[in-house]
Amino acid sequence: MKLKELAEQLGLSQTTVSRALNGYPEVNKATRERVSRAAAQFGYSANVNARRLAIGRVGAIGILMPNDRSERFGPHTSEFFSGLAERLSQDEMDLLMSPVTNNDEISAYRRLISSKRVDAIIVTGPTLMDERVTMLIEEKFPFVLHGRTNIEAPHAWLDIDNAGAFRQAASHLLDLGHKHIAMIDGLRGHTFSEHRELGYREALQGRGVPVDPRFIVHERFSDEIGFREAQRLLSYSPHPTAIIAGSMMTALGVFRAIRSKGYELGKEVSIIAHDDVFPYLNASNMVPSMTTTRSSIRSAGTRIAEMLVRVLDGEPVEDIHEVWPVELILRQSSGPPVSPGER
Amino acid sequence: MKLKELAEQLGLSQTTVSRALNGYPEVNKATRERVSRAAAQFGYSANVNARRLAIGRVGAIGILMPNDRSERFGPHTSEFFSGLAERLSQDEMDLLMSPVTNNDEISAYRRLISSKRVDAIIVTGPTLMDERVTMLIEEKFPFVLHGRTNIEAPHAWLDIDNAGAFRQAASHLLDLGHKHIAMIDGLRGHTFSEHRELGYREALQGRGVPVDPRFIVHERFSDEIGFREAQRLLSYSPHPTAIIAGSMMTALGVFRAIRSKGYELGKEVSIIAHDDVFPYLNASNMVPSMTTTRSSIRSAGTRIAEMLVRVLDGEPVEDIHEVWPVELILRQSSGPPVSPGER
DNA sequence: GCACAAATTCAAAGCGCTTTGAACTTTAGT
DNA sequence: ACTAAAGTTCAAAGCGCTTTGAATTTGTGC
Repeated sequence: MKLKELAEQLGLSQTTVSRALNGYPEVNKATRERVSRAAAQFGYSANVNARRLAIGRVGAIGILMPNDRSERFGPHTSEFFSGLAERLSQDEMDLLMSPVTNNDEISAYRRLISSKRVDAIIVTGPTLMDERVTMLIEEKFPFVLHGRTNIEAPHAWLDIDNAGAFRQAASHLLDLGHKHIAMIDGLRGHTFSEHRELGYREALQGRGVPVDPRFIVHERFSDEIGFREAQRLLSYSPHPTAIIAGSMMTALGVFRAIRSKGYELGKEVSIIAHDDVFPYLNASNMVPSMTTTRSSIRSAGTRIAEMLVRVLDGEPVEDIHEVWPVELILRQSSGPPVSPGER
Repeated sequence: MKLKELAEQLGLSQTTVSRALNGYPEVNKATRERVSRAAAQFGYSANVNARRLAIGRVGAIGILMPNDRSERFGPHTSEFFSGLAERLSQDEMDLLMSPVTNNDEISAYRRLISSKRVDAIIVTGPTLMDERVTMLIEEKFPFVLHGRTNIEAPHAWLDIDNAGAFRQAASHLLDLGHKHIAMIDGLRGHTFSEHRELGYREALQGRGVPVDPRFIVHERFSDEIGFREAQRLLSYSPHPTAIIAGSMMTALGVFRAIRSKGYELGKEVSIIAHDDVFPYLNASNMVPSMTTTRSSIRSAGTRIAEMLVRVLDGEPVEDIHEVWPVELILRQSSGPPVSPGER
């Protein structure tokens, strides 16, 4: 059933029917109801392409999937997407996933824009001077950034307080009496990773604890790397008595490394991990339960979708940015340092 | 730049330019090249909505995200999507993710269809008599199923040999001398879960080993449940000396439970897990490395996208289905049973 | 050179919706 | 009762592309 047929059925013009359905004010209340009822009855629903062609909006948001197996497409992705899609569907917006080909991100973004298949783009995992962001600002193409950059030009973004997360984690460990604290986080260059290191350094320096550069690791997030790096860290003398992990996957590897060295978790070696909140990986149910810095990536997705709508509605982008605080949830994997003899 | 302008620039009609760009045969070779060059030069690219409106195809594939945190949207999702999107982008097809609202799957599918926003749908995680499948067949709406059902009516699907996977795993454990083998898999009702149990039973019964119903667990996939259920299993007497886990997440929990009971992995208690192959969770790097039944869910995504294209091209759906074999990769987490005294 | 077929190109009619600008009704004010 | 204003409805013109059916150009055989 198309608009024309529905209009004929009702003895009305297409104009009126269209307006009734789209909630325009100049339609008589009785007429509107009659139209709605008929639409429901005949199962009418506007052809999206025709509507979008007429309206000049694509009705889709783009997100590029890096094909280099980078951190930007890990296990948190599905959670983030869930959050996004949940909100976008309220406005009948689609989420278009487009893969990056040939490892050329910038030109993939360019292609996505010029193909006119999306109204806006979501950019994730930025570096401090992310060139995708620079490019999108230059092209004046609407986007929201999940994360932050040092780029001055106004743009919309949502980030969590990564520095605060690691600062809190490190401070807590210092409070417990740890003197040798290591961190294993994501790749250098990424804002979140740099900010976390900053927070970590602030905490240590604030207490006059020297920063040992060997104790700062930047690598991809995976259990394997968590394991390997933690093993290395624990082989130093003195070795760290606490490790802060940038992701749950990394933390799993660190858990294993600590155990395989024969140390007791939360005693001889403590661990705090950053948790994006996954339904299938529960920090509180680990053994020992894991102290985490927590921030729901799902909620971030929902919120970013909301910001996107605001951007598309023309709200000035300089007004659209947020930093979310991160909670430190104390559990059993962090405790005062215990030397092996003492237990 | 729009088609009309490009045509004017070239001194050609829209018809010819359109045809040149879309590879129709009735265009002079020289003309076609001239057009292509001009298009590249001006950065012309057809308006997707106009094109789709004219052509009558939406150019998007739909996938519904259950909002009940079910197994259908776990950590494997991003891998599956990657695979899908990679192939779909070759045909300029978008992937549309739509959330299920109000927990009413069927009506969510109905809405997606009647909204005419997708040309076809991908259905995942089916039950044996999945009503979504029945409905889509009835509505004659194109779809490909990731998984299998017992529904007779022809439809396109791709599944892995789940029965074979668990049969192999169980047989291997029996070969090693295990007599008490448990399995922790996904929720009952789901085809993959039922098939796996079938394979498991076949292996045991083939050797005349009795099946203990307490040793068959069907639950959601998560580390937490893996841990809890494995603990329960290990508290029986006699307890299982080997556990087959349906997912890597579950396996992580099982690992912990085995350790927390003080058993040595691969010795007193063995474990084999099914691995969908995640870049961030590597079975071969665990300690001990994990024996797995392996099948790349990413490749499955790519293949399903391919099948989808065939369905849309009108190939008869009864010809479109595949069962993929699953490899058993032997590693250290499975070994002959050792009673605690012996080690 | 000519007739006819083959190869190219074109003008115009959709695809199904939104929206402009005009027309028609009803209401309100005097 | 008459007019201006407000409230409703409508016809028709796009939105930018594909495709039909016709027109034009080029090529072939004699």
